Amino acid sequence: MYNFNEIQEKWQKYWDEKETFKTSNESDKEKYYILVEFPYPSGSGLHVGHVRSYTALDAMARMMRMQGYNVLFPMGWDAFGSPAEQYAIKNKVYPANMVKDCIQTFKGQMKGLGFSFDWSREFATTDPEYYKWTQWQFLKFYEAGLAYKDEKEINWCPNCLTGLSNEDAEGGVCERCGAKTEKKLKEQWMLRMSDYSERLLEGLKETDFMDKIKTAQINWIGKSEGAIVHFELEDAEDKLSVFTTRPDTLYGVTFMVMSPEHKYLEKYKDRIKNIDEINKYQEYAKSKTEIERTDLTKEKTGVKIDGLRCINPLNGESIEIWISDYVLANYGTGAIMAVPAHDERDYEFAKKFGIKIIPVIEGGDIEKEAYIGEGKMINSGVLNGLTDKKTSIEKIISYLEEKGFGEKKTNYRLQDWIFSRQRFWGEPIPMVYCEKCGWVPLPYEELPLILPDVPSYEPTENGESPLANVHDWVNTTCPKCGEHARRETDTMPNWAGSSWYWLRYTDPNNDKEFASMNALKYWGMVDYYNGGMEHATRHLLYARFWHEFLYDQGLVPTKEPFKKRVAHGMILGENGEKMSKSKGNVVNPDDMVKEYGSDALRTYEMFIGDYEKDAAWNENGLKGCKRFLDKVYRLKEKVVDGNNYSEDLEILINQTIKKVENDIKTMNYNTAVSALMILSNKYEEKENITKADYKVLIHLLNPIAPHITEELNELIGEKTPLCETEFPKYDENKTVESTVKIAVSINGKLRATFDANLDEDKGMLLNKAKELENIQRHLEGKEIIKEIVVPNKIVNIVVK
RNA sequence: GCAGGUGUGGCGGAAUUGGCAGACGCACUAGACUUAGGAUCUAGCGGAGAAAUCCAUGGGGGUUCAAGUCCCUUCACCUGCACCA
Repeated sequence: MYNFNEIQEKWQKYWDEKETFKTSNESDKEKYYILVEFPYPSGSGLHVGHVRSYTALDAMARMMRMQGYNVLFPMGWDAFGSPAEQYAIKNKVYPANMVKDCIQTFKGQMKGLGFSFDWSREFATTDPEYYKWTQWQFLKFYEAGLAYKDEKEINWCPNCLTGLSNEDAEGGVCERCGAKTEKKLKEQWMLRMSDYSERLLEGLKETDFMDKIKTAQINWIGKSEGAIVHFELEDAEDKLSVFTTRPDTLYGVTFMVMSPEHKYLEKYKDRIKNIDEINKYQEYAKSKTEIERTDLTKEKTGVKIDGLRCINPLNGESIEIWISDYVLANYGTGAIMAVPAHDERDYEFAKKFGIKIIPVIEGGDIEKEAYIGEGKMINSGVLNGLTDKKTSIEKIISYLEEKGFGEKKTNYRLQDWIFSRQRFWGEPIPMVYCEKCGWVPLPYEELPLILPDVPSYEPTENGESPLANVHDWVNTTCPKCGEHARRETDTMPNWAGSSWYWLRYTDPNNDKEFASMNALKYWGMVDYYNGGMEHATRHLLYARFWHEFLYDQGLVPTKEPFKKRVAHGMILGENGEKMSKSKGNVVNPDDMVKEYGSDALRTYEMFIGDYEKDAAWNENGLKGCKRFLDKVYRLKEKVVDGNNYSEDLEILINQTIKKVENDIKTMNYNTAVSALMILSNKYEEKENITKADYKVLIHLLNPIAPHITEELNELIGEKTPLCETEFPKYDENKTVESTVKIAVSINGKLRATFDANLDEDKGMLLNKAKELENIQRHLEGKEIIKEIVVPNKIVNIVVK
């Protein structure tokens, strides 16, 4: 019937040669910026999952272009990172070569699928012309005091021999290889992301992200309000400060707990009589992995510190101090006040070690469990008698502040971003260390600091980047004093390059700035940003942080980078499981294109189900979509001349235009395809259709199946390709039928239907309903109690 | 434990937001055309029933003339966070 390969090639060539999708930064049209996460160009090629999200946004981009928007729909490559490096280690090849090959493959596949990217704006994060600006921006962070080097206990992957950020070591497991992570003390570059906690939270209000993405970010930032309380140490200068969200229970404190890493343990080691026991516990805590330590089912452990006590500022009582690993070093102050009567964890600890429990809120039974509800305050000095938690908290905080015992405090779970990786394949951090001057930033003129090739890509055993072995490169002179200095050998994390790439697309060839302010202002916020759910608390948070920083520096015009963020569901294997080589359920898009054509694959992936939900692959479904396209092709035989819609199709056509346009904008692609199927089914019932009828069908289908529809458009004698033609418009008045079907029910049960004119009055509808045979039968011998008439919809008669 | 989400035929999924549940597609069944069918066409397709009709949107309860949709309750599964003080 037709050769889809020829059709694809023909139109792909046409778009390439005509530069159909090249976008200008100067236009009278309204701008629209559609962005889909750029892929990591791995060796395995494009995944059918990529095809889903790319087609979805491609359809949106194609439609909006035809509707007169100036659409920016770019593509590039996030090419630094582990897979290329792993491959390089194994095969002893320069990762850049491998990356180049992979990009070629990906790009070929994308073109083969007919995505309308503006290829003139393509770049890779590994291009020196690009990472020059990543380094440049790092220096801006440094200048602003937001990049600092700190010896930190970091998440360490013993397999990859590298440090990981908290986001990359979620659940105590290495994101890359799945190994259990350890804690390791190491000097690391850090970015002060925690300074932006509140802003990142507030900024969400300016966005239109999906709720689950917002919630994930809100949880991750983890804001909690409470107070810092200072407990004086007995016979010592220092105070033991704790963060608590329940300062109202301060009178119920019966012990304190420090994390095993608390600095006072070292500072006061000479005073602590059982220091050996304490050290032993510290060792024990360290030996545990994150998973073991946070295992909620395990029993509480801990050691009482002998020789160090503190004083409750409210009542002057002497309080014992313990150490336990249920208190985390990196949250709050690394120490807590324990109120066993009203906190489950403290209760468990107190029960195990026989510590006294003082209730300060009435309710519950402290013999059985900690009472966490509200109630009347008791044993609580100034708070006695209060029953409202909020009032109690406010009152005690102002009391603490007045006396200098503490202050109101908001805490965030979000930590600073660990920005160093002990890896080769990443952006070099443009810093040098001079014995005399300390850490010195590279002057901006010296950027890019090119990543040199190395003899071996393996990280060293002591956890240094392979760059440390490139002596020519490492040894340099200090930009400040000219003396001998050494370059930083750690590289940036994979997330660096993707933290600003959407800005570069606006002005990709600029060698004076990362993007001109004019270009940034013209394109503004990304209107529609699509990506995976797995990035909700990583890439998306890093990117927002980075962008907000640039905004503070006056380098970008908007506070937030993305207006709307959507996430696509995964394409699962035919067995409903995640596609993986080991499960043997991977579907290669190339094979599908070869067998059914790009348009069929695109159509199927749009039709597969709710865009946001996971969906299992089913090749029969793909066949069905191929059949649909074949049907559309065959309908060409029914076309007769005519510049107007057939009279009996007019309403349906207008309805379909409305539905398809709306569905593509709101990402309800499955129902858009379904509407087009309904329309073509209708066409098929007819002897003939007009050219106008046919053209509207192929035009509406064009964003989803661009090749075959362009071809058909040409075959019916049209000179201008669809992509250069205005998208069909609908007439609202013609989306409603002049007659409607009215349902008639008795006691809410459907008994009959009849046709009525649109907007017929209630009395008429009721009369007509009552005349129906089946209705009369049901009314016989019954008493009518109530009659409800909803115009254009339903008549319901209630009888007894 | 906390937060978010989902639950509708054999399957993927619709349902204009309270108004005819199951659109559209797949699979399946029967038939037509055919040398052939992974093509095409016709008919059927939630369950029970000859039919009238009854039952049916995870379970139970409620509001309403009317509930997949709203409220309460319960169960199951998925995702994220999790000894965060």
